[in-house]
Order: sequence, then C-alpha cells, then structure tokens
Amino acid sequence: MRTGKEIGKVKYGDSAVTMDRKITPCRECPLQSCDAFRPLSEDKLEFMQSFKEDEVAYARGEIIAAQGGKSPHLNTMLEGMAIRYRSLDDGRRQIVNFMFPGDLIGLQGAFDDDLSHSVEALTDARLCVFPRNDFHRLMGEHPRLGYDLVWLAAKEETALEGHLVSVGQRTARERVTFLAVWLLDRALATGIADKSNRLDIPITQAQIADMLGLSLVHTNRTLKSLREEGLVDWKPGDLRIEDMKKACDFGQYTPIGEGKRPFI
Amino acid sequence: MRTGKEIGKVKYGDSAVTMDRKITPCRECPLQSCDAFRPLSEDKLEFMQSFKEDEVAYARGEIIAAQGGKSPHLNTMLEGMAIRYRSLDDGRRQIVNFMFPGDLIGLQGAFDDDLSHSVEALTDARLCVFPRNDFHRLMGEHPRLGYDLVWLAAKEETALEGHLVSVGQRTARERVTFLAVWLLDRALATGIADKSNRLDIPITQAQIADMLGLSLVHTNRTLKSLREEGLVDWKPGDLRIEDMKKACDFGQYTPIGEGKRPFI
DNA sequence: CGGCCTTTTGAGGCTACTCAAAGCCGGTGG
DNA sequence: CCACCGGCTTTGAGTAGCCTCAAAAGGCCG
Repeated sequence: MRTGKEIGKVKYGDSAVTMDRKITPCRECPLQSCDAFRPLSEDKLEFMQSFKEDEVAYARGEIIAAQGGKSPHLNTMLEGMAIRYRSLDDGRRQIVNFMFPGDLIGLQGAFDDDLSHSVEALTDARLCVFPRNDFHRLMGEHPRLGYDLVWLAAKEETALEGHLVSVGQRTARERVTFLAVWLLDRALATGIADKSNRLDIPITQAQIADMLGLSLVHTNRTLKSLREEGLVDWKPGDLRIEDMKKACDFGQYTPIGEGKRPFI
Repeated sequence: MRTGKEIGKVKYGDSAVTMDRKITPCRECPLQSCDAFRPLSEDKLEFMQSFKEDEVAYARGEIIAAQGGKSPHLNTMLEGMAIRYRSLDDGRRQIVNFMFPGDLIGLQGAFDDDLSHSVEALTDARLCVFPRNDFHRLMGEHPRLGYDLVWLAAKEETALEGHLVSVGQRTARERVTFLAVWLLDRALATGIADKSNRLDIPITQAQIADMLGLSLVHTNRTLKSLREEGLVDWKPGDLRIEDMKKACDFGQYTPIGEGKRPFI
C-alpha cells in the first residue's frame, strides 16, 4: 500500500551531491537538531538506530496510508505535513488531524485491525519506518521511550478533542479562526514556522471544509469575510494572522505550552 | 479536587456485610472475571496490586475530575459509566467521549499540564487509583502492560475519531443513530449489556445534545422522529434498538471486533 | 490555446437554531 | 395527602446559518 519512493533506491545520476547514503542516520535526524524537540540521549539514539527499518519519501498529494489496509509499520514524520482523514462510503470525508514533524503515524489505529483512516502528504514528506510488532522491546529496554510514546498518543488525543469541540460547538467563523491559529501554533511548536504568524500551507479550501465539517461554498465565504475583517488572512497556500491575540480570543484557542516535545 | 467518598474511610455501622476490606484486591477485580476482558496473568496481577494506590467511589452526577485542575493519578473504571467533556468560557460544552468499565481516565490529558476536560459519573461508579509518575516502572518491568496502555490510548483515539466524523459529516438523525448503536456496542464489549439490544443509560437529552453538537430542542425532535420510525427507541434512561442491522447501516457504524479487551 | 482543478459569486431552500411556554415527574414540605 | 418546586421533556412558531445547485472566473500545465 506504500506508494512512496524509497530513498536510496533512486539513482541520482550526475547530481552534484552524492546520494550514496540510503538512510539518514538517527544521529543526523533533523528532529534531533531542531530546537523545538528534546534531543535523544546517546544510548537512546543508538537504540532507535537499531530500531529504524527504513526511510521513505512521499511527494505532495501522495497517499501515505490507506483506510481499510493494514500497516505493519509505525512512522515518524521527519519532514513535511500530512492530513489524516476518514472517508464514508458515500464520499463524505472528515479530516481528523494534521500531522507535523515529530508526529507518529500508525499509533492511532488499533494494532491488528484494518486502518480506520488514510494519511495523505500535504507537502513533500519524509518518514522514518519502524516495525510495530516488537516495540515491547522498546518499552522493556527504554521505559523512557515508552513514556514518550504514550505522551505523543496523549497529545494527539488532546488535539482531536480540540477539533471535536470546534466542530461540535463553534460557528463557521470561529472554526476557521480556531483552525488557523492552531495550525500556526502547531507549526511554531514543531519548528517549521517562525514567529512571524505566517505559514505556507498548500491546502485547498475543499480540505479546510472537510476538516471543519462545512461545505466548500460556505468555507469560501467565511474565509472571505474573515479576510475582509482582518482577523484571518488565509489566501490559497498562504496563511497569515495580523493580530494573534485577537484571533486566539475569537477562536477560543489556548496556545500550546513552550516546552520541548519528545519524539521517537 | 476529588470529591468522591473514599471507600474504606466510611464506617458501615451494623451492616450485615462486614466492610473491613478497604480495597478490592486485584485478584477479585470485577474486570478480571468479566469475560469481555482478557484476564491478567498471575505475575501481572501481583504487580498491579503493588501499583494500586487506592479505590474511590462516586455517586451518579459527581465530578470525578475537573477541567483546569491537575491530576497526579491515573484511574481505571471498575464499574459504572461516565462522560468526559470540555467546557468553553461561554457555557457551551462538548462531550468528547463516554467512559466504560476498563477504560483509563487520565491518559488523555497531557501529563504535567492542567486537565483539558472534566469527567462526570453517569451512574454510581468505582475507580481504581494508580500513581501517574512512576509508570516508567510499569513499562520497564512489564512491557506487555505498557503495550496494553498504548492499546487503550489508541482505542480511545479511534473512538474520538468516530465521534468527530459523526459531528462533522452526519445529519442529526444519523448522529443520534450512530451514538445509539455505538453505546450499545460499547456496553456489550465491556460486559455491562447483553445481546438484547437494550441499555439502561441515565443520560439527559441535554447531554445527548452536547455530545452530538445539536441543540436540545432539535435533539428531542430527532429522537421523536427516530422513535416513530422504529429505528431507535431512546426513551429517557432506556435505549432500545429493534433492528440492529438497519440501525448500523443508517448510522454508518461498523461494530467493534469480538476480541477481548485488555485492561490495566 | 484548451483542459483541469480550484476559487469565487449568485440564488434559493432546508436543516437546525432560538425563543417561548406548556406538560411531566419526582421530591419536599406543609 | 396535596401543593409547590425544580429539572427534564415536549411542542409551537419564526428565523438564520449553512447547504445545494449552478455557473463564471482564475491559475497552472501540457
């Protein structure tokens, strides 16, 4: 079900850069050096290296995982953004969350069951591949990593909770605003945006609509109205917020804490 | 913040039953003997016993955990049902999930942050109390339990996902139907209902509304219409479904697998 | 230039909301 | 025992937010 190009199996003819390394060593993991994350200690780094099976790249728009399939793997997003969604038989679909660097993919589903959702790359993305079966070993040998695993699962849950509250209780304008500030904050917390309150995010209005439980047309009108009002300036591919404080208030969003995130 | 009566600190004067035991030993845990659950092996049972700090009881309607507070504990529901919800400043609230026997309370929130939600007992309930800090130990000594912990978190997430899809994509009638069959299935899977497609569930229509993102009035009308149609017969406190298959179809619900659930 | 995808705008209709008030039921107290 | 009260449910009436259908106007790419 994986359709991504396997890094390292691709021949780079006469590129200036030599691509003889198939897989990024964990020691050189981009997350490891990103100061939004708490770096792994030497011994854990070594362990994760032994745990890491592979590395895959997906182009924007590619399906990383497909609902109904099985996945024997667990992935960590190294780079890029993705959406996770569930489709109904009649074509309706609900985007349930966005995936940012450091997020684990595959934790969400049950372990033996079919996947309950699909994952699609929003931007070009690189993922780390771990086996899912023997991560008893991970817990046994490095309880701290097990703890981090649970931490990540808990955070993912908190995010879902936030979206559920939004879709269940807020008006269209509040939902859009909430999503906008949430995305910016999330991007900031995972090191893919700076404090300029600006984010390049190649997402269509149809996707925003599917995330917020609104129709495409109404999403479009709501975006327009928020733009005219100066609250949220979300043009295709480019999200900006002038007055962050005001937007947070209106969208009833409480920012994520400052602490560094763990990753695996 | 805990307002529940501490079992064992209550004096039972001249009751016929002697209440000299403060806490149910894990060996006699109701979940252990319930055939909806996979019983713990002897050594794990022993470990959990050493892990168990206390046991608390709450009466119907009592608050088990309050949004904004801290919780140094992790709880397993031994008996009863509860709702987990998040409130907004202006009084709106969204119920994000129902808790059934065997569910863990406290996993959802982050670990050091304030709680992002409240938990309220729907029926009289009993909970097991575990310390949250040193469950590194749990992972280290019993990776299998760590695995189960993650399994439970994953299932909780899948449930939230289901609710999000419902609230985001389905019509009022579909939402009510989905919730009804989900509750029945959940009750069946945790041993508090038999196969009669009937459930005693003391929940108000206002709570149903807050779960589904609908207004109270519209929830009431929708319930009425589904009752007249014979799809879902949900009278106050008593939920019945005549034709389970038809209801599942209409609510787009896929039943939980038959396998036994782990618990901690 | 033509085709495809996305965004934008218009018009009309339905679902679900708000406000309002009446019935119901269980509990409490005179 | 009955009156009263508070919480929950039920019903009515009018409205608004959001939806659907439809079509035109941008971009991007071969």
